[in-house]
Amino acid sequence: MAYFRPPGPAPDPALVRSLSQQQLALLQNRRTEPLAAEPRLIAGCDSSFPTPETIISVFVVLKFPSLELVEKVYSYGLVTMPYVPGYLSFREAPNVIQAFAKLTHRPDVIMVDGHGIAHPRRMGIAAHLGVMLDMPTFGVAKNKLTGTFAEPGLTKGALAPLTDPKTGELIGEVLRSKDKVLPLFVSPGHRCDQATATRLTLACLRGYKLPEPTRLADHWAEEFKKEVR
DNA sequence: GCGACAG
DNA sequence: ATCTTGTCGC
Repeated sequence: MAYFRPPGPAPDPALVRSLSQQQLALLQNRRTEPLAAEPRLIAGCDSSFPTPETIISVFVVLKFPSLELVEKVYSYGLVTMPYVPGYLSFREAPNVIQAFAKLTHRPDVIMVDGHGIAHPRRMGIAAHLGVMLDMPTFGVAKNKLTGTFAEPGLTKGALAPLTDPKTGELIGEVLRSKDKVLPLFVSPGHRCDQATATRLTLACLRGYKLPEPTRLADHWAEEFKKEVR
């Protein structure tokens, strides 16, 4: 049990201020709205790090609602930023966008491994990517970054609101994706609303804790990692 | 000052 | 995220 976290190198305050401003700028272009139409293709994306200095980002595209895998691509590159809570997108997004450019199929919506607006400045990586790509996105995270919530029921499908205690605003939903497993955190990114994000996540569950798009992206990230090593 | 802290 | 074996619970 980790009762505390070993102190890491303190991120440069000036850099963090700059990144915050960039998030505020992106926020100006973010929108919450229903999808224009029921998706026919849904994508999943995830990144992993073969070594501390390299990153591999994967995109998978599945038919919806059959969830049949139709495409998988990846981009391999160099890490340019350290991981700083709240600024994850600046570390992963550049390479994720390179991977997205390799897709031959254009997904209708993207499920991102991370938070959407369930973020201190409402600019989690799902929202960040959505604005940058101008694509509908939503986030599905395994852990909380910010907000408060009551433990959802213990059975699959149970939901609980994730709220910003400071404003009372709903920033996401805590979803029990499988009986008695830690819940997931679902929130809209860009051009998507909460109801859609949660509905699509539920529609992508196939007996595992993780919905298929992220589960497969996770799986292929491991496979591709062997190729680049 | 004391916790919290996506991947 | 990544490093790693055995082990608990359904």
